[in-house]
Order: sequence, then structure tokens, then C-alpha cells
Amino acid sequence: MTKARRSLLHVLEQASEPLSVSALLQHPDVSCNQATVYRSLHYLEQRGYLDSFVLHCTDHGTERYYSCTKEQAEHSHWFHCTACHRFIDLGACLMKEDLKRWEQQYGFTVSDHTFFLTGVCATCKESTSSTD
Amino acid sequence: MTKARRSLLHVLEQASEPLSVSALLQHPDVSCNQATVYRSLHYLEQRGYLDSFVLHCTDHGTERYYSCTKEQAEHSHWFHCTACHRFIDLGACLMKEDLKRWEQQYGFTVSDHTFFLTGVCATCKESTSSTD
DNA sequence: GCTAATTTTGCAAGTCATTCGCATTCCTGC
DNA sequence: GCAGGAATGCGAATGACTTGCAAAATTAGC
Repeated sequence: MTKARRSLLHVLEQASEPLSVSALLQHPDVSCNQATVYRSLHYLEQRGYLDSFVLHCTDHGTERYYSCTKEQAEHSHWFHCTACHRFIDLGACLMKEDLKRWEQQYGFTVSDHTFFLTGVCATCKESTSSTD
Repeated sequence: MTKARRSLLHVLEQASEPLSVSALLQHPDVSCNQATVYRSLHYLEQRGYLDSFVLHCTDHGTERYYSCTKEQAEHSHWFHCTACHRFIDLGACLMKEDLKRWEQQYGFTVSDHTFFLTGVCATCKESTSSTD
């Protein structure tokens, strides 16, 4: 594990939400080149240390977001607030059964699934209604 | 409804699966400029005629895929085969209840959700196992 | 510890989807 | 037929991401 990879993994372990490459590049503990960030993230994801998904948001455009996989290779799904751009963890994925059902029904094998919500979080709803 | 928008809507109505901008540009019935395609798709999506999602696939990169919304504003979810790149319709979205539950639990308001599966379809699994 | 081989990194240029500015064309109402 | 606003085409720009290549770092062998 090289210095660049270790620093990225560490930052993502400490993070409470998925981070984009641009967020990682701005982080003080990440001091490597952007090409290295991309390469390291690929490396770490392939090794099962990280999870990622592509999210499009009007303000930030289309970006890939990375988060650490928890111990048991469990992954979370997320709600993304389009106002404050924070993520809310919806908890571990509960789709195992549904995926199995679909696999049986259609005969395909699911290697990956993407699921997330977007909208406005409770805090932003309040501040919008009071300041507008 | 202009000629460009009508042709795009028509092609997507006839399509059995979501189409990317590059697929639409290659379609014989779509004869307008790519900037017009992007602008028209935005227009049609905003008016509720279309649904879209961003999917990343190793072979085709990251692209936005568009499909027509059915009559009752029902939308489908899809399985994407990473071998033949076809989509399989998983049927109408059944997540209304789940979304409501999450909204109550976390206090946010969901304006959109993204869900799709990727993997290898039955046909591609067969042809792979027999020709490898 | 020292050198050769392998891997990783930085830099700069390239790719690809998507967007934007602007001039031209189309459409609608008069 | 004509004026005015909307839509389109064209080409350049943007931004996320990738790649080639040489330098730096890590590893292996002695």
C-alpha cells in the first residue's frame, strides 16, 4: 500500500459520506496528482476497499462518488440533498432478496446495482421556507 | 412541438429500451445537430415526456439514457447487460411505499430516485459458456 | 548496502460527453 | 409580407476522466 493510496483510503474512512474526486483533491491530507487519485481509486475499488456510484446533480454536474466498504462488504445506499449537497446514509442495502427474485425471473446474473435518492433534506426544507 | 423534438420523441416511443444521445444521433430518423438533441431532450424531460438516468459501462463510458414515460407517469427500472449492452425492462417502479417510509423516517422530500442493475443476461451467459 | 527490475507517480496532452455563444433560420401573430 | 421571439446549427469551450512517457519510489536479489 503506497502513500497515495493509504491517504485516500484514510480520508474516505473518516468521511461520513461519499466523496467525489474533486472533494478528495481539495482535502488537505490528499497531496497527490489527480491522475494518481483516479488510478488509486480504481485500484482500491477493484480490491474491494471502496464502493462508488455516478451521480448527476445540477450544481456539481456528473461525478463519481466513493465511499469505504464496511467490514462485511456491506454497502449503503444514500439520499443526496440537491440544496446543501450532503448525503444521508439510508443504511445497509436490503435488496439481496429482490435481486435474487429478478435473477430467477429473467435468467440474468446481477453483478452490480445502483440505487440512490435525490431531493431536499429536512434542514434545507426549513431554511428555504423561512427565508424565501 | 418542433420537428426535432417530435422526431426524438417518436424514436424513443418506438424504442424498446433507453437510448443514449450517441444512439439517437445515429438513428436515421434523427437528423438534427447534436446540440439540438441535447437541448430537445432537456426540454422533453422537463415537460415530463421523458425519463433519464446516467449509466456507466466499461465499453461505452458514462452516458445518459433516455426513455419515454408511460401514460400514468409511471417509470420503469432496467437491467443492463454489460456484454450485449441491451436493457431488460424490470417493469413499473414499485418503490413508492419505500420512498414514503424513508421520507417519514428522515424528514427529507424525495424528488427523484435512480435504480438499475448491471450484469450479464441469460443469452450472453450461454454464449460465453459455450464459446469460451 | 547497492543495483536491477517492477510498480507507482507527476506532468502534460488527449478523449469524450455535454454545454454555450452567436449568427442564422423557423414559426407565430399581426 | 414582416417583426419578434424561439429553435437550430456550427464551432469552440468546459469538465470529468484517461493515457503516454519519463522520473521517482518500492521491491527483489545479491
